Amino acid sequence: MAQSVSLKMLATHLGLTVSTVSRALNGYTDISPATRERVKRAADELGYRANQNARRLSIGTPETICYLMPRYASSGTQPFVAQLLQGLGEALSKRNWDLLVSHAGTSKDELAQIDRLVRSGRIGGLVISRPLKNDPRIRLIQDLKCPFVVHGRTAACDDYAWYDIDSARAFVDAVDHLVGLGHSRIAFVGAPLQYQFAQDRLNGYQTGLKGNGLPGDPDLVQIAEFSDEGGEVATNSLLDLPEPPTAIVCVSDAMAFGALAAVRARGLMPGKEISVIGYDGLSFGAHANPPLTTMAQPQAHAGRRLGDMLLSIIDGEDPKKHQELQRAHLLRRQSDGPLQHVVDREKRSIREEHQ
Amino acid sequence: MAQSVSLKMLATHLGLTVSTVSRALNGYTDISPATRERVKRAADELGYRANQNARRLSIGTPETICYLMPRYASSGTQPFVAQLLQGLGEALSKRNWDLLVSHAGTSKDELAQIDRLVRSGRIGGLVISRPLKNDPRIRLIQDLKCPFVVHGRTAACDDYAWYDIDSARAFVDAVDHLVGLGHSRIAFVGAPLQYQFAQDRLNGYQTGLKGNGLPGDPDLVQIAEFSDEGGEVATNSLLDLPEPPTAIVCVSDAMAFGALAAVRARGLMPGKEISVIGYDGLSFGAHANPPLTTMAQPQAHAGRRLGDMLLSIIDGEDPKKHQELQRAHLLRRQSDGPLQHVVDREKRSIREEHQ
DNA sequence: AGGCTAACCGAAACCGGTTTCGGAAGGCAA
DNA sequence: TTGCCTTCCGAAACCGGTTTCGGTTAGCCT
Repeated sequence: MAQSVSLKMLATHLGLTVSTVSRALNGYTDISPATRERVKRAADELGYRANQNARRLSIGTPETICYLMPRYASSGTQPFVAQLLQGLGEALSKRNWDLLVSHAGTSKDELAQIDRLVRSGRIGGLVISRPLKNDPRIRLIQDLKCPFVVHGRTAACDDYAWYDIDSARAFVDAVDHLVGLGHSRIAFVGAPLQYQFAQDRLNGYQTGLKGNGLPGDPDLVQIAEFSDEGGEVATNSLLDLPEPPTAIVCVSDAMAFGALAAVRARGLMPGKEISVIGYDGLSFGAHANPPLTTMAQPQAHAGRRLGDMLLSIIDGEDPKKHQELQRAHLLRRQSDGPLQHVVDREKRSIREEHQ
Repeated sequence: MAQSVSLKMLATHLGLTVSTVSRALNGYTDISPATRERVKRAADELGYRANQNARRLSIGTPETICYLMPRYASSGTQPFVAQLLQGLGEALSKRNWDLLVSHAGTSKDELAQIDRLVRSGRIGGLVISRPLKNDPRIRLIQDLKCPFVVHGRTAACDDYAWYDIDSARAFVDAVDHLVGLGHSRIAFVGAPLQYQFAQDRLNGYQTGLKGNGLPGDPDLVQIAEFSDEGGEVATNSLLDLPEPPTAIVCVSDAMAFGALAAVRARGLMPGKEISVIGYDGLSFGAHANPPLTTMAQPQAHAGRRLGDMLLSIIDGEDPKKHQELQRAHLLRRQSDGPLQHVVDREKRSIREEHQ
């Protein structure tokens, strides 16, 4: 790789010293306008670009932030990552900062990796996604005094910056919506509660029930692996109940897809006999069977905001001032519908018997 | 952010000079084993990590590669990105290299950005995805003499390294499969041919036809925007034909989802009246209506291989030696099926009339 | 004892920028 | 002409590492 032209080469080419050229390019006022112009033109012509390693070493900031890729047992795609990175990149590019991504194998690895990452001076800030309830990474990063923002929240989230969707409220809304459709036996398909988002959404489900004067039946909340398969097994447990639910809210779209499959496998039609609502708003849900009703949210916006927040904090602002709660909105497709009354059900079984 | 302990601090702490400490940590042989141990232990205790900006400036390599995020008109999610990044990260972490991601707005921006990126010495290599037929980025990167690998290929791909799926062959396989099911009127739903992958797949479709002695009807290839909506409009054009196809191969899973929707909208059942085959192998396709038959491929493997290849090239190996063609395999779900003969079709319309 | 070698470590240059400090040149007033 | 103040630029320190080179000490041989 041909080493590009250095400051020294540019200086000798111009018959000036490096210090003069450097100041000319960086807009110092003690350089005559004539010289400044001459230097800038020469830099353009020779295609000079300051070596960033040298520059950053000198100015003392890495001008780089790092996104820690989430890792799950199920290696399923994380559809939101690409959009989040896109948004982060947009925010950073305004100031010419770089975006590093890092992923780790085990949880222990991850802590060691974070330690190495910030101690080695490579990065000026971190963003992490989907924290656990009591995420050891956050303590570590705080101890390291490295600026960071969290995409999501932990149980105790008072003393750091975060951007989150109010998923508790979203699940209240989802339950309200279903109650409005006449449902009263509403189930919850969830992910392991070590993830704070899983706990939040369960809480929302429960307060939604309470708000509508509905009893909380423990049989109606099923926790399973965070994947479409998990959604399927959880839903099967629900359908095996003596008195199965008439509506199901799922902690994610992926799990909802599994729920749809389980419902269909019993010869029932989601949106008719049973309502299913997801959470994420994946565009792909429009192609599910039937198209999935879901609580949607803007992922690219999340990336941009997280980037802006992190830069502000690095500039010295108080992290506590940067805590943003966004709302999800109901994206109604076809997997939800009014409660079928018992008469309807009986009609259906009679019809089926006659076939 | 508390500046971590520097080499100098470590040295004074030990009563040695920085050069000694540095060599002790880097495994030079002219340091006594006793000193080496003493230094390493102190480094551990104090949590010393070499400043990477300084280190890389000194050793002259950025130890970082960059992935250029693909951008499309349709801002639809790129489900493969997360997995690809995962694989790239795995390959790089073996040597403690960093992974930068960069995205650009317009095409012109992207060229300028690449130029800045490599000239500024931030990166030691590049990987780009889904090149155009005649991709200006490749010429630029070659001119800059920056090591790179391409995920995909251009029209002329002899003189650089790439990793690609043999999508031409995959489409031959898909056509063969459909012919084996009795189909002869097979259509192609494609993306704009400026993308080389779109051209490759069209070629594969056509040679597949030829190999089975089938005529190539220009009406049966429909090019549309690279998205699910595009797939829908293309398929609608096909179904409006006086003699519509009985099978459709699609350039991507996303477009195939649109095709499924268009077919269902006419009251036809994909997999029965019309076969639809996608390309990508998205895990999500299992939840489409009906589950999408597709040509699948391993994305995480692609990332690992691309990373390994790039590192080899940076080490000085000949890029031409690193050209890898992988095969896709048919992942059969339920959107394909045997040709329904005319009698069947007539039966169906008679049945419909009687309802 | 003198000399030679090997083992071990310190001094200093270097990577390529940024930034402080001071000095030379020129303009103006006294 | 001297003195002072700007204006403009060069010299050099510095960021935090790596690496070359050379020097000191100890050990061994003759």
